[in-house]
Amino acid sequence: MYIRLDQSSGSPLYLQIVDQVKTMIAGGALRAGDRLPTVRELASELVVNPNTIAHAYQQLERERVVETRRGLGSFVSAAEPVLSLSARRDRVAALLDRALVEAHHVDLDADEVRMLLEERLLEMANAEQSIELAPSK
Amino acid sequence: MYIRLDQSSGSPLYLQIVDQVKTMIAGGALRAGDRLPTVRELASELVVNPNTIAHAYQQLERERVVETRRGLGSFVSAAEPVLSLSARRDRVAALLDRALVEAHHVDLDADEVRMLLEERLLEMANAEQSIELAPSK
Amino acid sequence: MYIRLDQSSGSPLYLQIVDQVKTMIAGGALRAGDRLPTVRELASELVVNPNTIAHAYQQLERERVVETRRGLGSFVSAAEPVLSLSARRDRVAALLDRALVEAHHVDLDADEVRMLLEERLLEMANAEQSIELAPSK
Amino acid sequence: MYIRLDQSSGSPLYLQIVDQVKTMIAGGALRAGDRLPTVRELASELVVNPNTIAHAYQQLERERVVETRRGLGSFVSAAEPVLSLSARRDRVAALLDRALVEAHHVDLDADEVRMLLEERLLEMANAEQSIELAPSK
DNA sequence: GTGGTCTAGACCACT
DNA sequence: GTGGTCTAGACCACG
Repeated sequence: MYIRLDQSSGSPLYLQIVDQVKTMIAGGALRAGDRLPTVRELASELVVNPNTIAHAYQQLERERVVETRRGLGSFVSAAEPVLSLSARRDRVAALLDRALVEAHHVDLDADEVRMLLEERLLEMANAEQSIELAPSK
Repeated sequence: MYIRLDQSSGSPLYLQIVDQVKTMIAGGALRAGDRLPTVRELASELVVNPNTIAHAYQQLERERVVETRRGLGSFVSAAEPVLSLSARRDRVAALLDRALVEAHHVDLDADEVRMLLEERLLEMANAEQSIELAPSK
Repeated sequence: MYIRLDQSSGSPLYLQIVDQVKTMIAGGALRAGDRLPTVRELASELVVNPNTIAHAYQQLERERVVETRRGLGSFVSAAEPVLSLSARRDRVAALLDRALVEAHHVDLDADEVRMLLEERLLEMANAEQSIELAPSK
Repeated sequence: MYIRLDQSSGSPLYLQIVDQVKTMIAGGALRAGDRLPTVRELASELVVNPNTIAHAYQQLERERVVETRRGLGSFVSAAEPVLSLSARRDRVAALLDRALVEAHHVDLDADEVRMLLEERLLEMANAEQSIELAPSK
């Protein structure tokens, strides 16, 4: 599970988690029956208080997105149909737009944004690899 | 000014306002020198407390996006950015990261993100231009 | 923390707090990583509304002078400045101008101001050093 | 009269004027019987609403620092004894300290502050000259 | 009438 | 218990 939290975004951490889990399900990265990390695992991975993770999981359960089975963990419920390609593109485009608005305000031009994108793609590829190489729990 | 607040989104109201004003400026809907609605006007329009609007405007002022003149109101600023280049890059990179995490979650690869970026860059350039060409009222 | 407010000075209370915290840091009385008093503590100590303290702390946070960690408190930051060199010079130049206007008003010439500057530079360097040499408690 | 206003200092404009007039009297730049500029003159010189100047003059009159004679203008009352040299130095030193605190926070070293001081001294000397060369009213 | 500051007090997110 | 957000409403500085 690649969840990334932005501590300075102003939006609540637990909602960032809820949204990203939902997105992974909608995008097909998580499927019905898949097990989520335990509260403690995710808390130590994200360097966040376990209560915050628990809060997020409770919210997901309340919305019937996941089911918690005592002693076993939390599992993705029967999932909605995966989003269409254009719907998935729209979600990414909306976030790109926010980055472009900010770029406009800090006076970075298109080329600089392209360079930043390549830089971040590289960085994320590396991060992903190091996670995959780490012992899976 | 068409600002829409989502009272149930969890994201602070004042930040929603800040983001939407920035978006309108980046898209050309607001231009340097334009006057924003008064705090009290916008507060009654959006049905929120005037302090909430004031908070948003002060945030915009601190980011040099608007300038407020006491007794006159708030105006879109023409000032160049005061942040260092690296700080400006960091802000945009953080938002690109959010988009990339979303792309990963909905299973879009690097090339698809690059194409989306080009598409959004074009769209934004067009939006700005079409407003510039429109008859000013 | 010894902060003194002048309720009748006309200068906003929250700015008086901001200035005094900055002075304590520049003088070495507060060091990177030190925790500031909690909002509620300082509010009751200074007999002002907690919102006023919160406003001051948020201002300090925006200037990267302190970092606040939710649920933990506010800490003196070790971050380097994010403003561009020219913006940083402008801030200091504006304050030097105020000193020079004052010097003009009380009929001190350029050489006397230069001498005073050297004196204050020495004083500040000593203040910082003597605290560093003092036994930490 | 060299009065300088800082629009972004947070402290009220009318108080900045009051303080600077008082300082000029304490420093000997203004003497008992000297006439102050008219409200309109000063307002246009400082690019400020005349009400603001009037407010400042009323405050000075309330404190018996100046006397207004109908149709003639405002005049400095019998002045207090001029400040001692050390008292005048202290006032300038206090303002230099504020500049040095800010310099510390934006990471400018002593040499950079010295250079800025020379730059501002030059600038002010030029400004002064151009005022003297302008037709006195 | 414009925005800014301050108080008072509620509720929320996080540790 | 920590800080953050929001409401409500008073008073001030400025044009």
